[in-house]
Amino acid sequence: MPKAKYDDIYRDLKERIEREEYAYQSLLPSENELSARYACSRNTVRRAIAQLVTDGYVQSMHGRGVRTIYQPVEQAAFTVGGIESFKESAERNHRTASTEVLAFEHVVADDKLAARTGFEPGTPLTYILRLRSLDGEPLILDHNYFRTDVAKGLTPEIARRSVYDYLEGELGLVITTSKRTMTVEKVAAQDRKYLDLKGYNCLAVITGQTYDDRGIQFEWTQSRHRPDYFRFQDVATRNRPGV
Amino acid sequence: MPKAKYDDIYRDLKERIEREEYAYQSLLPSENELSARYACSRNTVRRAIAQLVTDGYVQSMHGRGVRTIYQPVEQAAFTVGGIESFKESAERNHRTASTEVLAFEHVVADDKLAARTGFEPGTPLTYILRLRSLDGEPLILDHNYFRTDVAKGLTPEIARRSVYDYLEGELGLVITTSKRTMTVEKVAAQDRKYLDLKGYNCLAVITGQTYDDRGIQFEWTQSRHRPDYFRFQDVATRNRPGV
DNA sequence: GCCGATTTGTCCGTATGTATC
DNA sequence: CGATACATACGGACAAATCGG
Repeated sequence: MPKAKYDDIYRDLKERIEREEYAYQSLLPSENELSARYACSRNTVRRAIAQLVTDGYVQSMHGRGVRTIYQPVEQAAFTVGGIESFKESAERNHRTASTEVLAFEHVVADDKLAARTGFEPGTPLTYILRLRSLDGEPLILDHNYFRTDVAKGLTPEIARRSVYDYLEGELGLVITTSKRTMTVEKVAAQDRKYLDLKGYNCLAVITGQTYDDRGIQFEWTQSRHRPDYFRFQDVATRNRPGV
Repeated sequence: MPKAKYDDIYRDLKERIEREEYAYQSLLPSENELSARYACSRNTVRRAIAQLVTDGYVQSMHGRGVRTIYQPVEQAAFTVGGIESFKESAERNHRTASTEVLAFEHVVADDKLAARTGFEPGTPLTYILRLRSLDGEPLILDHNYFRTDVAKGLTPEIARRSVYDYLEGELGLVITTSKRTMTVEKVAAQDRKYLDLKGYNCLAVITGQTYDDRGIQFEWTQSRHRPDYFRFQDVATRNRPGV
């Protein structure tokens, strides 16, 4: 596939910032200098920098330059970031993952389920309930509804390994957008049944819808995390063109 | 200030999508059509659309068009979104806010505090502890450290009203980037003292650093929310140029 | 305070590639 | 296959903010 030049530049700059070649609070080379260095137009450099801004790595200052605001973080817990599967998260957090499939059913969305999940009423769905463990400790209870016609051929065995690997690898599905809501909820009987709650009476809950590259919602998820192993990161920038 | 054309287009499209003039799952007019309609270049239209993509409003499909994936949400709880003050959040959520200042002190960052907050050791800081109530109910306990040399002239009275109004309005500070981490923590004695916890033994905690337009971190915050009035929203998109 | 050099911000027009229909 | 639509990239122009002399 066609490698994008702005993405190469983005990655290169990102890596240099992480290595602290460009230290916290220092300025990057100017856009003109970078466009000379990477042998590209200024627009292409600007695009790479824009990415770094949304990552919270740098900040542009009109007339002054681009300052790095990247500080390495120690992350003790299980950090949730972009779009990734449980398996990918576990690997990124250097933990050993295992999954037990507790339920695997085919259902059709009724009005109530449709309203909750965002699917159209009548949509055929595959429901999966899984218990996720890290380093042998059961920490996350995962509810999933997949559109059966998009996520074709799912089996309990695939659910145990990695649904995302299957969807992307076997079906060629391209996962693009994920809308998520973080809340904290009191534990339910089902949570208590599977998770060792260590005295907590609530859970960190991520509820989300996932879309493929055609803009079709193919998944609704609710992940219920034991609080002590949970961390969600975010960078917000205030857009003010005009003011 | 200079209004940006791409931002006008962005706002116009956004409003049309919210009004469902462009319905969920429908296609926007093509980029060429939009550039003709708004009398601008295709680049400018693309920039507006890129904004809508990061907002989770639309999704571009190579060779096909741009599909809206916006679904209106009912939000019962107190939703946290971009960068905004408690006062702004309260207004957006249509609730009446009040604030009680529980502590207001000047301190200097020692090594431990510096490591926790991201400030340099030795930085003079203003510490503020506030109890936030919505519709008369105490729901949030807010810890703030402000760089004293940036947030000059803070007083308890300003802390009671709105520090952000003061910083932006009086000092002309431009708040730009905010890095946040969401966790769930067990309640501490201090939380219990001020908040009516309704049986919850944990809190939703947002910890964050805020930077001004010069890339200077001027604030460290920890907001401790009673769980039932808390909701955090997020849209993630998977960037895959090249693949 | 002014002026010029530097740097980022906005916008345009064009060309080419690639995916879809 | 051609037409349409989005993706990437270039080069140029001018505006606006900053900084040094």
